[in-house]
Amino acid sequence: MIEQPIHIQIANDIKQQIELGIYKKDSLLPSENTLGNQYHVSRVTVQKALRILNNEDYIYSIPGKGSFAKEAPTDKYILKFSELNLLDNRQQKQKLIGVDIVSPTPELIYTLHVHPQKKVIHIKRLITINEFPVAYDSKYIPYYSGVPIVEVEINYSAFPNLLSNIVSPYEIKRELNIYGSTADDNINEILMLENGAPCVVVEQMFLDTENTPIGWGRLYLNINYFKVESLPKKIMN
Amino acid sequence: MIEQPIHIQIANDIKQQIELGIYKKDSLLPSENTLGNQYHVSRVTVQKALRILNNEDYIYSIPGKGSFAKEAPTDKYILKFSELNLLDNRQQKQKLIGVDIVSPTPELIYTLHVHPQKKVIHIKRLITINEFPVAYDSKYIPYYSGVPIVEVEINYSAFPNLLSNIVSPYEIKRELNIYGSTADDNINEILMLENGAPCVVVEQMFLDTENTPIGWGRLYLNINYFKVESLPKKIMN
DNA sequence: TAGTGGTCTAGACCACTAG
DNA sequence: TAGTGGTCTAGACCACTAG
Repeated sequence: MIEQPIHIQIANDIKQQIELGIYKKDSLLPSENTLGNQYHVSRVTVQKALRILNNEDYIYSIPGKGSFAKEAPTDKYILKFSELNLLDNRQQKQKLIGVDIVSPTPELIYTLHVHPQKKVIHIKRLITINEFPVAYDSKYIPYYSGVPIVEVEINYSAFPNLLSNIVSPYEIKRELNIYGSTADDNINEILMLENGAPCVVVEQMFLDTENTPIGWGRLYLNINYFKVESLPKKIMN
Repeated sequence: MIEQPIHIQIANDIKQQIELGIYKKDSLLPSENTLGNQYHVSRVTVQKALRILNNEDYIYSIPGKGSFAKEAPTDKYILKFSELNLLDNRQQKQKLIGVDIVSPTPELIYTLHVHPQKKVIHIKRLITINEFPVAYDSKYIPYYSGVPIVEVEINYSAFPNLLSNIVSPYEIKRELNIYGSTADDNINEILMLENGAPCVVVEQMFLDTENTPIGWGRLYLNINYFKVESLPKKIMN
């Protein structure tokens, strides 16, 4: 067993104390200077330890006040989802069904926060594996003049890549919402499912750094082709 | 707009260069000292920027060699899953159906990596919302003598908490696997579903720090009660 | 005003890499 | 042997908190 760096040891020590309830939720931890004296290390080393705890959601810090314990984090997983690679299957293809400029429905006015008089781009795509339809993808982008939406791009790009025409891709925030539901009859028809058959819906929201919605939509997935896996949790240090 | 700290600016600058393909996959970045000279900052500040990029999966570093670009990460989401709170519903309850000491099936021998002659603890639970069965949970723990499994605990604890009798909870690694499937007839009966009806399966694997499996199992979920949401991505800095 | 976390510097020692 | 990333220190200035 290799000796861990001191800042990792300190982080683990405090982690354990939070797990054991020695530091309760929202209780004040000793200051960085105090911890430095306790562990006989410099303040920078303490900060490294606290940064790990911060990244892993064990504590939060408020400048001028101090660092506070959170509830020990559990049950969190990192998972990868891309509509262009639902099953890590090379046979997966996407076909553009249509691109329309439409008036927003009340749901779109609410979710995309668009003015009722403005327009919205609607992109409909069918996703197939071995020519069999497995998912129907319906995405919306607020229609700002100057957004270059090229059909070729829509055909071959993942939705987030289209949005990178609007904002830099590393500034896009994504939110995911997956749930079981029954799709509309016409979607069921496209997916060759019986009416009223259950499917899995993947709702995706894309926001810029100022939390302005820049894209939203749903992917309706044949439940037999639904599969997501968690990625190994990174050790942040 | 508040001016960002220098190390964040440097991180964003390098991020952008990776996004734009200026640094390609596995290509060597300038050394920390070189970057420090380029940006006119100390090496520690460069390291802070690179640590962010490391945590966010933009780069990897090899001591003695240097730091290298990865492919720009996309499509990653953090989500929370707990069998004790499938729908954030206070009416959710769990009921212990049974605890058995069983011989491992070939699947269990493989996944839990247990010796075929050893025994395995099998915990079966039913999860209800408003008295309606929504999920059937089947979990396995290798049977080591000295593992205190108390029925009361099983009744009220999440599975990971039971495992914390074996290893410290913050040392448990978790893996998640969610997919659509059809359950066995007897599970469908318990969940009051028609035979052959689709359900969502949540497969969970629990490992200790040395990657030894310490628990595994499946949760079969009525598709109408399936819902997971991503958490806002933390900014690691 | 004393204390807090956030940021940054200059300097040091280390194990490791690759010629 | 020169260069790399990993770790750690002592010291500094800052905006903010809360009495």
